[in-house]
Amino acid sequence: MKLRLSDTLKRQKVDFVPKNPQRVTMYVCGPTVYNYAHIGNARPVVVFDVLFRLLRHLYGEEAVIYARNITDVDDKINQKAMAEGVDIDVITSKFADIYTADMRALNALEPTIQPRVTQNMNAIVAQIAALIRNGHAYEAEGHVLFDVESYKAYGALSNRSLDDMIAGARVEVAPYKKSPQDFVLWKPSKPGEPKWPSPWGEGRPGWHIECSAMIEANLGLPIDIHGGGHDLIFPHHENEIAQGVCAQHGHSHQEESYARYWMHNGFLTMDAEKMSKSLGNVLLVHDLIKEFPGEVIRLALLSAHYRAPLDWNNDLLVQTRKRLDGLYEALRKAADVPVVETAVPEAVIEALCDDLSTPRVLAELSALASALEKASEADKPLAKSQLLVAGALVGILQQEAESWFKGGADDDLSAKVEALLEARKTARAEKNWAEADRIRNELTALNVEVMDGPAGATWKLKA
RNA sequence: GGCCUGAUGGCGGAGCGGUUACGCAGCGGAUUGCAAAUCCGUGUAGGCCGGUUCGACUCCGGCUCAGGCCUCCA
Repeated sequence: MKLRLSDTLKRQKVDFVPKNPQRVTMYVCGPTVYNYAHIGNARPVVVFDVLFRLLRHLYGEEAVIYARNITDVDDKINQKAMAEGVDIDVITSKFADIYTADMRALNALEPTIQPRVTQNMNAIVAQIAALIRNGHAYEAEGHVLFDVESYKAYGALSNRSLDDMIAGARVEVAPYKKSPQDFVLWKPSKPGEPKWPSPWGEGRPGWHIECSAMIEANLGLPIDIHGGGHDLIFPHHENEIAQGVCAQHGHSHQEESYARYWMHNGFLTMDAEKMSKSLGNVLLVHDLIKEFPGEVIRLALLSAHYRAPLDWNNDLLVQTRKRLDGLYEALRKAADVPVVETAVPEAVIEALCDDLSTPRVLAELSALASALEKASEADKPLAKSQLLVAGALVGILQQEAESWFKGGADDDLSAKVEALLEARKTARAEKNWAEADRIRNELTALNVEVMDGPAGATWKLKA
C-alpha cells in the first residue's frame, strides 16, 4: 500500500518514499514545558501518533524513529522560575511529567526519543558554529544572527518573499541586524537567567536553532517527516530549514536535505472562536480528561481531517462519546467471542494511507461494527478481530467493553448496582412490576442505565 | 498589503464527473410487563455567478463570506 501525504513545501499530496525504509525518521515539535497543555496542543500529538502507528505498521516497529522534543529553555520558563523563586528544572520537570501523563491519557504512544534542549547544548553550539563557518551567520553585540540574505531559498516553505516579509514586519528591528528578517541563533542571558558557555560568550540559544540542532544530532539529516501545527510554518519551520540546510557544509542548498516531507495540522477553535489566553477560552487537557474519557477526546480530535480546522465544543464531545458507545456495544455483545489472528482490513489501511483520512477510518470502523453485529456465529471471531485490530491502528477500542461502559464507576457503586439489579431480578420473576420499577428508578437516580436483554440485565453509566 | 485554508443535509464530517459515505439527532418498525437500551429500516445536501461536458457537489474562471499566518503560539 502506497502512503500519500500532503507536503506543505511541495504544496501537494505526494507519495511518501523514506530515504531508508529500515530507518524511517519523524520529528514533531513538542511542548515548551512551563504550563499545562491545552486541547489545541493535543491535536498534533494525536495526529502524529496515528501517523507513527501507521508507519510502524507499514515499515515495522523497529524501523520507525519518532522524536518529539521538550523545550526546557525559554523566556516564559525563566519568568515562571523567577516568580516562584526556584530553579528552571523544578518548573520544567514538573510540567514535562504532567505533559507525559496527559498525553498518555489520550492513548498517545511515547515517541522513540524526547530530546531536551538542556541536554543538547553542544549540538546547538556546534550547529551555530557551522553556520558561521559556512558564511550564513554572523556575530553582533554578543548575539549570533542568521544571515537571511545568504540563503536564496528562504521563504520557500511559507511561500513568501523577503520583500513581503520586510513589508509585513511588525517587530522592532534591532540595530545590529544586517537585515530585518535576520533571526537570533544565540543571545546573551540577562543577569540571573540561566546561561550556557559558547564561543560567543555565555548565553542561550534562540528558539529555532534548538529544533534543527536536535534533529541533526539525534536523528541525522535529512529526516523523512517533519510535523507540527500550522502556525509553525512561519517563522519557526522556515528558519529551521534555513539552518538545517546551511549548516551542512558543502551542500547544494536543497531544502530537502533537511526534511523530506513537511506536514502541518490545522487549528482548533473553541465554539468558533480562536483559542487564546486573552479570550479566556483555553481548555486544558489536564481538566478535560477528568470529564471525558481520553478515548473520547482522542477520537474527537480525529473526527475531522488533520489539516482541516476543527471546532471544539461540547456537542462534538457528546457525539463522539455516543459514536464510541456504538462501537463498544458491538464488542460488548461479542464479549465471549474468541479473538483470532488477522490483518488490518484493507479499507482501513487505504484510508490512512490517503493522507491520514481518519474520518474515513471512522466510517470503516462503523462498517466493521455493523458487520460484527450481523455476522453468523461462525464469522464472529474474524469480524470481532478485524474491528479490534483496526481500532488499534488509530489507538482506540483497546479496553474491555464492560469497563468502557462502567468506566466512571468505582467499586462501591458497582457493588451497590449489582445488588439492586439482583433484587430487581427477583421482583421481576415474581411479576412485581411496581417493585421492579421502583428499583429501576433508584438506579436511574444513581445515573445508572439498566438494559434488559435476553441474557439478563446489564448496566452502564449514563453520559 | 502579502501568504494560506475552508464554504456539503438539523448538526459533525468524507469520497466521487453519472450510482449508499459514515456518525449524532429525527422518523418508522422489531423487541419489551412498561420503559430504557439494543437491532433493522428511512427522509433531508453541496455559498453565489458563469464556463467545460450528453451529464458537475465533484473540473475551470470569477465573486462573496468565514478563519488562520505574516509577532511567542499546536
